[in-house]
Amino acid sequence: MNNNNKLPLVILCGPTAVGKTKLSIDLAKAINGEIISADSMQVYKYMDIGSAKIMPEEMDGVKHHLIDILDPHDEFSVADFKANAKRCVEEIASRGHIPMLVGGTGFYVQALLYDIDFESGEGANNKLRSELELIAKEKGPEALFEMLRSKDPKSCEVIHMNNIKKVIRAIEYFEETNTPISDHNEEMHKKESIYNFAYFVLNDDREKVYANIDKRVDIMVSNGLVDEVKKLKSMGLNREYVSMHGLGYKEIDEYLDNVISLEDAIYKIKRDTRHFAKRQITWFKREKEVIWLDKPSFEYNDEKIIGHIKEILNDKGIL
RNA sequence: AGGGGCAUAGUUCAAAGGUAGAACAGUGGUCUCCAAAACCAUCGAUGUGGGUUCGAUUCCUACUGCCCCUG
Repeated sequence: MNNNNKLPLVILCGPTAVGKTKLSIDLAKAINGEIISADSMQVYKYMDIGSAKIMPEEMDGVKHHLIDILDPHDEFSVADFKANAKRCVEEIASRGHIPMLVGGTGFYVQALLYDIDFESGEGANNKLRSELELIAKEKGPEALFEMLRSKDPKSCEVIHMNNIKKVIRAIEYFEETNTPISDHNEEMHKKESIYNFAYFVLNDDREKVYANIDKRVDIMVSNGLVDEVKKLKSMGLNREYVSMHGLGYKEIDEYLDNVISLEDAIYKIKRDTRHFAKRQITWFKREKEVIWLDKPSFEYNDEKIIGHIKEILNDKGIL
């Protein structure tokens, strides 16, 4: 398949609080785009403040997808994301609009971009997972790692023993398919994108990103983050739910349960969000074919950034 | 001003007359079904000047800075 037969896809990523949302609206208007959110928290209804979700009045008429599609009691994963997002791209393109994938969850972007296969095996097996978690807890990570080694020694070469989640997933995968997950991963690494894409990553000086995060957390708190979490708790949600693992939610939840002070909760949210931003940047650095948009090189002028993006989209035949 | 205490990594704290440890922060990285998750690695310090000593960051001393008490 040559690029002209592939569906177009414009990707705009970047660390949290770098200014993706604002840029994405201007860009969407400039290129007749519709936005698919690549964000693991904004899929949930009622989680607005802590997830820094775009509000309808900020959308300025630009269509958004995969925001507010789930109740916070529901589970969501990269496999669900991929299936939904793939469908969105097709629908948007069929309307003659340009699909734009915007968000900070690099894993989700990768899954869609390279059409990663999550279908082999039966997917998540929650019973098995909790059994294995118990083993790790009671007998230690070594015991679990030895379990994996007895079935799939190959994957032991690439997974660290302490990374219990990965070890569990590898065991689960082997149980379901009888093949090492490392083979599957190698296979997926070779894939070429199914889209004619341009992958942009918006970035800024590290200190600026961190300062924005600190400021934004303070704003979230003064905008009522605590009340938002109170409401979620009154709906029966707690730290057991995936949705409540989001930054800002688990910490305020602990505050409301009198585990930590509000001051400590805010400190932790800021710190963990900085760590998150750092990991996001590490992720994007490793992705092939990303086009970096460093705000200082554009003198923090969004029009200049959009001009640059449009040039590249023209070159790639996306516009 | 007088008396006392303290001075170790960016921060909070250890230790010791002979290689100065940790936690957190910072930095780099891994990632293919919980990814706002999980995990790995790594940089970095004895306030300044004298003295005692084979050797001082440790003991003595002066200075500087901070804290407490008294006036």
